[in-house]
Amino acid sequence: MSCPPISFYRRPTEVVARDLVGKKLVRTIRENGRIFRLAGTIVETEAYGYSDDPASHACMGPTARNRVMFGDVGRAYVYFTYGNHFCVNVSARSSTIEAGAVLIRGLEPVEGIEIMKKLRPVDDAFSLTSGPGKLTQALNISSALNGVDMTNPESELHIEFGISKSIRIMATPRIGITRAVDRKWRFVDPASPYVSRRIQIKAI
DNA sequence: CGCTCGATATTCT
DNA sequence: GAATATCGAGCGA
Repeated sequence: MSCPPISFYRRPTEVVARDLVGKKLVRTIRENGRIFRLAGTIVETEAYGYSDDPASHACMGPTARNRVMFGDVGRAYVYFTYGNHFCVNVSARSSTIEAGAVLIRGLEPVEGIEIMKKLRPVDDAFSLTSGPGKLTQALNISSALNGVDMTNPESELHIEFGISKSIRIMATPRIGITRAVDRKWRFVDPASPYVSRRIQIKAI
């Protein structure tokens, strides 16, 4: 399976966020000469912009943490938050904007599910990858992967075209933020149970 | 089920 | 020093 090319990510961030729903996030782990594939279909994303978006890490300009949002598109922006969790984004923006990224908030597990369960032992199957901090744990994603090329199938973390099926995609306000809360830059597959905080969908 | 609250480290003021 | 693109335990209904 091939990867969406760089040009896919060189479009308005919210358009990329919408189109990433249904694609596949793939984590390959090389260990003792063997290769494990952990993968899931993306079911929930959020777009984060530049200076016009007060909720974005990039709104005050480049810093050591957010520099990937200002660099080449199609790269992994991984950051640590709340003292406990990693979150993974893909840098994406049109050529007229200086920064932007898409947060991946939910996955439907497809490959390597038994390994995911070892990396993240939970009783409830839906709690495996239904949240930005959960899926990074299940796929063993940390800041070591910050900046990797997500358009390269050789990368330890990349994005592939998903199964070609038409799915309904719904736009809602972003969650877990305190600023620009009215902007509908969260995109979900409402049919998937692997969406974080499902109650937020019904409220729209 | 749904809500409140505390943990915990990095980042920025 | 304050805030944070979160999670899970604990509680009440």
